Amino acid sequence: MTDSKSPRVRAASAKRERLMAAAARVVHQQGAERTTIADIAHAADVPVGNVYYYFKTKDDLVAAALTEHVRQLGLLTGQLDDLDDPRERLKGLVEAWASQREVAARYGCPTGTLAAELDKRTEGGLDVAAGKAIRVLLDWAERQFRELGLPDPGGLAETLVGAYQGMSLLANALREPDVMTRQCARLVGWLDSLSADGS
Amino acid sequence: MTDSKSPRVRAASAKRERLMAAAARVVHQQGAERTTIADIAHAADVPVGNVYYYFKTKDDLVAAALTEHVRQLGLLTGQLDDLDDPRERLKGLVEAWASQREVAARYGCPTGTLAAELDKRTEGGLDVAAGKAIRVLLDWAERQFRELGLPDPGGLAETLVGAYQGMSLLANALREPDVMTRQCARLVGWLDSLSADGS
DNA sequence: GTCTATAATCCGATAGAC
DNA sequence: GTCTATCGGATTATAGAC
Repeated sequence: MTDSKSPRVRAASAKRERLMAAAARVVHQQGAERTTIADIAHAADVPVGNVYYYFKTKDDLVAAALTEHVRQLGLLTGQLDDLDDPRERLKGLVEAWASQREVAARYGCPTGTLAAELDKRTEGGLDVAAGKAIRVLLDWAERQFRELGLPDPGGLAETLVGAYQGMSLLANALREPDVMTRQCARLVGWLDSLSADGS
Repeated sequence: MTDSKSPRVRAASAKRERLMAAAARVVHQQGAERTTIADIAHAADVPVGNVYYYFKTKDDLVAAALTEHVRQLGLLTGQLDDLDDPRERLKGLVEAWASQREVAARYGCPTGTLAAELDKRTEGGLDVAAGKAIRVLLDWAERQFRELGLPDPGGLAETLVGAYQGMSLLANALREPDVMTRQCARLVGWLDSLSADGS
């Protein structure tokens, strides 16, 4: 039923999606402020002036980049949801972080660095959008901890996600991927040590 | 011997120091990219064009902001060094973080947010300067853990500082100072639980 | 040393031809 | 729908008067 190649609809959408993907990639690498419309247009192989047909403002493009990152996070957690044990899901998440250590050391966590940047603004509402993006991960993690019957699942989720954001920032600032390896190993040990009677 | 008010030398330095302090404050609040020379000049009550007499480029001002934050961190750790027990020094650091929760929730960790922003650049060497700033804190913490005779003091320091960076980012993204309170309490508990025979 | 005026550049956004 | 040309505003940096 959903025609995936109707020329009129898909020609436009294809370009739009290319722009979204390029925005996510380039904004992650260069930061939102230092990225120009021209940078994104070039990366997406779209003429500069044409961008405004798909996105009214630069902020719309940044918001699209945020959405794209949330979407990719959804794909990951969706796969992890197939695992039976919540603890294995959480460990799978940590392993996924460890496997991305090179990217994290170079550019930081996509969502985290973007959130940090957007939180410097008050106008436009991009700052609250960044908060919502972070909360998606936080809520997913909290659900796993709750399913494990652990006390204060919300606090545990904050610790886990915070640890990830922190190690990504350190790895990035020091340009040392090994920080990710070491700290992810610690996190796995921590997850294994948690038992229902308190830690 | 060090004349603190020789007019020729100090008149210049006074303005320079005002610009440094203003740069540290405004850059923390607005971010480096969104802060203009005019913003800093206005905050320091210095005519805009005059800034260039003290700092050749904007990057020089950003570097000065970084130095200022490192200096203030040095003041804090210097006070903590007076405590006898290394564990108490570390707990004192965590308590200092908790006391700054409102600022952290609004603008993030001064050093961390700046490092995340500057790591997006390759030219100018500001990115490695940010790394060095982070390392100052890391090294101080590692010294305390080593003095406690704990295994892998470097890894423990990464965990501690990473936890701080992470909770600051979360508190900032969610605009919730309570994240700082909760996670700092967890950190204190963690510090108390560490014993020399492994954790 | 201090400050003003302005040059030079860059970038987001629009108008309008095709 | 697609693209070019360009406007207008903002910002870094400099030239030069005082």
